Amino acid sequence: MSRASEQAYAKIRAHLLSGALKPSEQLTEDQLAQITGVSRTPVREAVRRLEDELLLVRSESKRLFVADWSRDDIEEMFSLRQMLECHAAERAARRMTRGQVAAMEAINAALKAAIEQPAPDVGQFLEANRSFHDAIIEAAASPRLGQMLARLVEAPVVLRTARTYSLDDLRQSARDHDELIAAFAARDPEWARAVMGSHLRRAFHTFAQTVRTTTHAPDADDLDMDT
Amino acid sequence: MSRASEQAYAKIRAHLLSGALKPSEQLTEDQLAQITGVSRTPVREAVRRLEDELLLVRSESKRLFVADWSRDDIEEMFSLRQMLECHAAERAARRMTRGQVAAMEAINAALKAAIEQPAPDVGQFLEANRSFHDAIIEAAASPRLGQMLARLVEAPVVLRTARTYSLDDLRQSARDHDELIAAFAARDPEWARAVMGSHLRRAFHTFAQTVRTTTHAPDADDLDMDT
DNA sequence: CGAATGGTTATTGTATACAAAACACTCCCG
DNA sequence: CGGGAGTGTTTTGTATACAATAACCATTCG
Repeated sequence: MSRASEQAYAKIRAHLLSGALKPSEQLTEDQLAQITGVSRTPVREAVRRLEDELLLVRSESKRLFVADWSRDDIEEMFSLRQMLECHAAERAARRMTRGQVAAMEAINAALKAAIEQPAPDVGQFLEANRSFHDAIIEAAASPRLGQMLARLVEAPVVLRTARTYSLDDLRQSARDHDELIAAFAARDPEWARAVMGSHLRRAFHTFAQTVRTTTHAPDADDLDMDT
Repeated sequence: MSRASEQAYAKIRAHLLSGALKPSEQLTEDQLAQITGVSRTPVREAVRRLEDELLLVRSESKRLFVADWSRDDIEEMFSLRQMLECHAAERAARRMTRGQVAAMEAINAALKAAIEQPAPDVGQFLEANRSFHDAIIEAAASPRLGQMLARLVEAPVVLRTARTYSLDDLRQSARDHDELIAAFAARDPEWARAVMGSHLRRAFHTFAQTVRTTTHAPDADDLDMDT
């Protein structure tokens, strides 16, 4: 997207995630224009996207509010993501080329390297993790599916703050990825689906556990909800 | 949405479906503004929506084109819709109230009434059918799921033109709905999912068959791809 | 005391003018 | 004859002014 509207999107999003804008608070486009430093036109575009992601909502009469998410919303999102990404894994297993499998092996090697250090590099881990999942979606070759998942993965970043990853979590994740790669190499859709299912479902429970203890949290960026 | 942008959306969409704008043809916002009779601002908004629905696409450098859909695209859409709507049926079965079940019975009664006439009223049938599926999504109480399905159901209207519904198709559809209602009343998620699965899968094959014979077709509106 | 009504303000929606970027073309130079 | 820099043109992106609509508030009448 174009510079200004992209920038507006990023800034508004950051403000939302940082907690500076609280759930159910009313916003105006002017206000957001000031915050982001661009005019209302690109702000409106950014707002559309955020509405689509359900981070912002409008009242019956077009007034703009910060969405507040219930526990049900979160659970729903995880369950949708699981459904979609299992489907993606299945499709990917049918279509993945040897080259793509090799690429995924490389990505997972990088992911392991990020873990197995004196001090595991979580940022690097998350980046590799994201690449891994993106590669699956890519291989699934389903534009709509990709679009839906992108939205689902973008959104939940909201609560993912104070999340701490145990070394065991990270290692288990890497093992899951290994098994997924094996399933892809074997071209076994059922296997791939099953592994992806447990991979994500475990992530959900880990997530639910950490959320139960931490109420809200300020600031942080670009983590992801599956370890 | 606001009057002008909604109107722009509808008109552009109609033009696309009517075949006046051919796949891969380039469009400009000005051109669309002229066609729709509003300024570029609301046109841009409409275009965003149509891009989201993948009826329009942009080149690497933001130029606008009419999307052309491959057979794979169509199949993918059906398979996504099936996955999502089965999930919706399952959720709905867990949550549906007696009142909602009663409402669905009423809708399906109207649907049957539209069929069982000297000359079946297809328009009325489709309207009832749509209400029926909407009621399920409503009962599933999952905003994101609803959003995704809405997009999926809106989009495929593209090819659904010259589709003719046999009386048997329509009756089978009504029977499926009866069974779905039974599953809901029994609060049996697995049952609901299974019925929905076969309901939509059959629709896919019926659809594929009619498409195989008809190449392209002009004009028509607001049908739906499941009978 | 409460509910309807009018005017005032706040907020969103649309049009338009201008800026930036991409494209197509020409013309020059090798 | 071909490649590429430069220039004019088309197309998209942004800002801003204005229009329409909805919320707010006070005032009045039942």
